[in-house]
Amino acid sequence: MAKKTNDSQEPVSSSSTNAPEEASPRRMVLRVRRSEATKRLSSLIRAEEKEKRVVSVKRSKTKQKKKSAKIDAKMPKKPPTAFFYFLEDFRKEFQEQNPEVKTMREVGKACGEKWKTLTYEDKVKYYDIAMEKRAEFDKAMSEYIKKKESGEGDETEDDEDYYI
DNA sequence: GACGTGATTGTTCTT
DNA sequence: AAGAACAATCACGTC
Repeated sequence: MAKKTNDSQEPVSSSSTNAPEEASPRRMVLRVRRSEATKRLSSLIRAEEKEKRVVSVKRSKTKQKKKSAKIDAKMPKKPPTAFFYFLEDFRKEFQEQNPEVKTMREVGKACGEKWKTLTYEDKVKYYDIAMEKRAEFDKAMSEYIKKKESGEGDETEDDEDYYI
């Protein structure tokens, strides 16, 4: 809060006039290295998801209906974004300050507004978390596809040797 | 009793 | 390049 003269905190865009040093983290935020295999696999996954959506053409107003899960319960779902992590934190605080408001809609609105007021430094923290999660998600997706291609019909849910 | 709805932004995929 | 879709959460409405 030392410098408040400059209120233009735009994580995106912005002219080169700003110090490039600050732009460094910004770039890394969305810099996720994805393997070609992962991308190709994504197509397959998407195709399956699409098929499911067709069955439930309910995304008119609400897109979050059945989604995926029936096809493969092990399929890695999209990890929450930075905003969601912030929302999780914000929700707790918001409920404490506004115990009357319990609906997520109200919280969502407030959170959205607050999110915009946050500075990049504050956001980058959540971005970092989201980035890591995405990296893990990509890895999980790779293995998921690999296993799927390897032996899809062979579902041995009995012996689940997961080593964390 | 159980499911869907609605609201928020971010990231990825699709065309 | 731009749009569409989905990610989590939780009280409320509907059947």
